[in-house]
Amino acid sequence: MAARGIGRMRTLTRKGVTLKDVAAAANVSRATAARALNSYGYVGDETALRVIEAADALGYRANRVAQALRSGQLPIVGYLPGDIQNPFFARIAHDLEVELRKHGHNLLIASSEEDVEQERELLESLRSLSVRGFILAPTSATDNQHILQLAREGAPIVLIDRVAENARCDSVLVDNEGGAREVVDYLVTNGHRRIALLRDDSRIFTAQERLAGYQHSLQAHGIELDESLIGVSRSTVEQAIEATIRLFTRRNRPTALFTVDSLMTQGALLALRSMGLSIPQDVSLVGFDDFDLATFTDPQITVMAQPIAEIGPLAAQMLLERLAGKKAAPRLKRFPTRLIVRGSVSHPKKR
Amino acid sequence: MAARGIGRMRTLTRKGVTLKDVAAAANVSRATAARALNSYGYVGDETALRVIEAADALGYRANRVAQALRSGQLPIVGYLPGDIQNPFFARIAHDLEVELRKHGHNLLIASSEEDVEQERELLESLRSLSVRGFILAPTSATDNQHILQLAREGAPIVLIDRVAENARCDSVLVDNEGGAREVVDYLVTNGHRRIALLRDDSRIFTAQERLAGYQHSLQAHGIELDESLIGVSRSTVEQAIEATIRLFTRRNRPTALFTVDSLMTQGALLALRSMGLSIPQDVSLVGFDDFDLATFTDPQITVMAQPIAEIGPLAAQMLLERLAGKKAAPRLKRFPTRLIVRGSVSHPKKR
DNA sequence: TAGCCATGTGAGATCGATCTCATATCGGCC
DNA sequence: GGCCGATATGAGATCGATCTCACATGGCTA
Repeated sequence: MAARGIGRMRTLTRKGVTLKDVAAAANVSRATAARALNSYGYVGDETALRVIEAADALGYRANRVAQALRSGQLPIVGYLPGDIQNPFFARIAHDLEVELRKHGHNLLIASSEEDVEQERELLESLRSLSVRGFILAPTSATDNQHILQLAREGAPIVLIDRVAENARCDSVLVDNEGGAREVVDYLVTNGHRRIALLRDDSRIFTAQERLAGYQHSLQAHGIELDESLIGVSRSTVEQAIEATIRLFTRRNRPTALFTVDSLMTQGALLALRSMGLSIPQDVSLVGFDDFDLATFTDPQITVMAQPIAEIGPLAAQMLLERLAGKKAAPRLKRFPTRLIVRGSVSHPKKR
Repeated sequence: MAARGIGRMRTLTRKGVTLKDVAAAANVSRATAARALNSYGYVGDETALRVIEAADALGYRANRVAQALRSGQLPIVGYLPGDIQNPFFARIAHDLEVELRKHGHNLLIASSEEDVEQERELLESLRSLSVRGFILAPTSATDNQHILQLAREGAPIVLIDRVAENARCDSVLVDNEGGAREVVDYLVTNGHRRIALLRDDSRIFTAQERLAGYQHSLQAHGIELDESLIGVSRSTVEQAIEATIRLFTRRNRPTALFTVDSLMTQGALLALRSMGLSIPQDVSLVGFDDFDLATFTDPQITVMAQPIAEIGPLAAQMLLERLAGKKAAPRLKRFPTRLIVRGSVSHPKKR
């Protein structure tokens, strides 16, 4: 009966053994209990032991919200990728989470879905949550007052995959321009001159850089830029299919296609097949960003690979250093990319 | 000079316009300011206006940590998938996030990586963060005292993809046993009798159910169970490759393979190709869980598809109802699966 | 023995928002 | 004219952990 009564009490009081309870159980003040549990200041050995035992017995766990109110910060880092469904960002999410957890932080993931307005709101929302820092792939290269503002207020921010103009933040990028240039160089070397580009919203930093690489390469080879060969699409398989079809339903169609991310590459694959165009006989294809199934398709897809395994861990480390109070000037790390030649490029047919 | 001084002050004071500042600016007490901003109780029209204007002018945003301390809860929902890199869980993460944001909640994603101990720690960690609820894919079907305990304390929990024994929680599942049975039925109908199964850790609920479906189908067709035809692997492409190779390097190898999730299906594809076995001539293949590239491969892969677009939204809705105070008995929703016949199954060759 | 430091402990303030309760003012009604 | 209720506002308590400060001891030195 007694046991049942206690059980019910537990249930009713719901959650929350507080420091006060522990202090009462150990017959000391809250201050002393706190000292014993967090080992600072003076506490008698015997007292400390009593407190710790009481805490154990009651199953005490500090309320992190209360701690956060006092310290001004939750042990949470916010991650704002462009789209968590993109394997690139999902992989980074995983790596960040592993790294941050080692240091007692949780990762709060909120996808901006490539919408500046949503990015702004999410950032605002996380700010009012007093998260400790941000790891962010800015949706826009230019429209980012909100990010500059946050940085100005001293919030620890690490930008990944993309930079924001004028932002004084640590950044982790890849060499988009160089990678794109190398892709187009490679296609030109293989005899292509009508090379289509399928890219995402021009607001996005990587899209700009990859476009620049495309343009520079063409220019270097004396090939005139044909705007009609540049397709724009959102970064989803579905939208990429439509955009690809638009690019290839025209007279004098391109002999090669360069897609700027893995979801688009997949969309292009599907679209080309549905149009009865075979790779690489009818169209050569190179994608930016490698993906698991690139070696499953027939032919296997040639890609410009990013060192994805290094981005998350480095970003996490940079952020942790900032959280630890590092004051140095912002650091920008730009990883090289690597062309992986498989079977999706050949010389164009003579027509 | 004056302006510069103010700028510097802003920088130094760092963050935080508080309610107190707003109240002071509007020349009212904190209580009145709170009433005006949250519109409750009596406030004079003119006063309210003054407060709101002051708040706007100062850029006031309520500190959610302070609110949480008082209310006991942060507007955060915790999501603990088995692995955020698995497209299945990534897709659900996306759907949950969209749905929850509509209701003012953020989603905190913490992957358990199929480790019970890690799941326990993460749950504990989120609990001390006072998150409002949990959406969880339990790592183990049986070892889940921590989940039962949490549920007993009245924490809102929705289980997805998997159930935890004895847990009185809302759950959203698919018909794993029926789906698996149907897959094997289909293979048997196509003349297969030596059907291999590649599944993940037997601790996992879906693995158990899918195994049961496999066994029941064989039994129904009078085929004796051969344990050596059952391979176990973690749910990653790499591990699945190895496990597949193990299954197929033996005399009298299986004529068909059933893989229990999309990453394993991809691993099996790679492994079979590397062994020079062609699909479906040498081996028929069916996977549980559809994936984008299943139609890109040659041949396209026959799969048992899950209604993935419905799982996240329903789970979010169930959780929101609980957060709103719904008291009804736990609800279990089990979606049917659907066989999508493509080209990876044929009759086995006579040998 | 007076004085001082090292040690140990508790009362109360603090973080920011919210809520309860007390108080103040006004109009209207008997 | 005085009283009641509706309206309006503020003082202070609360959530839980932590920190500052003040206050006790006790032992030791001068």
